[in-house]
Amino acid sequence: MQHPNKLKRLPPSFFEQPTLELAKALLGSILIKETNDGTAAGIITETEAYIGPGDQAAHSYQNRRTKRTEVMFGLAGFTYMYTMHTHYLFNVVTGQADNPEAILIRSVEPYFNKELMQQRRPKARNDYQLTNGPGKLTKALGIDMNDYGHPLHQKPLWIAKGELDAFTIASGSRIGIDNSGEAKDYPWRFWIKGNRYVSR
DNA sequence: ATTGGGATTACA
DNA sequence: GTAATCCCAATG
Repeated sequence: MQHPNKLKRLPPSFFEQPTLELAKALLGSILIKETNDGTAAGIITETEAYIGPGDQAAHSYQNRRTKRTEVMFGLAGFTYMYTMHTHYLFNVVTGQADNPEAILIRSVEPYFNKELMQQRRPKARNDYQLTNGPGKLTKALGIDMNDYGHPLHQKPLWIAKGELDAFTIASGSRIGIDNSGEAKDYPWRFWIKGNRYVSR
């Protein structure tokens, strides 16, 4: 393990690959957030792709463009945040300008400063409960609505190249979208096979 | 397996 | 105002 500041940041060009490719490429990468309380980081272990106009499960379905979905129509590599009840969910915007696509980060494996994460999530009884869900990891890492629209190649919120050895990628249908017609069966959820820190 | 919580945004 | 939402944690 290294201090997050020493890890190699992923450049804007990294985010320009096709959304489904990027969803897989992000697995194993390291998500880092620096706050006044300290810096915390996690290895991305689970992602879900949401692909624009034709994806009934996406907020940008049929090019629905509102104040909330606005960043999705911009360039890749920016942060799309939205709230779900009391939780903040973190997404990476992908696709060209005017292609409203994004990747939801569903879980991470604690990498740096687990103590701070535990402090932010006092109810977690073990280290996988710290970050094995989309609302959990944002809380553990200290990501909130202030990060909406933030470019992911610079502080205080960025993604770095991972250091995992080769691993197998598993895929399946996405979660929490039962009301999304046939889109609910698209195998657009990806995770690191065998990793303990995935949701469900 | 089911349900209460109580944020935020969109649309009438 | 009211309905809807890419969830979480505590219950039976």
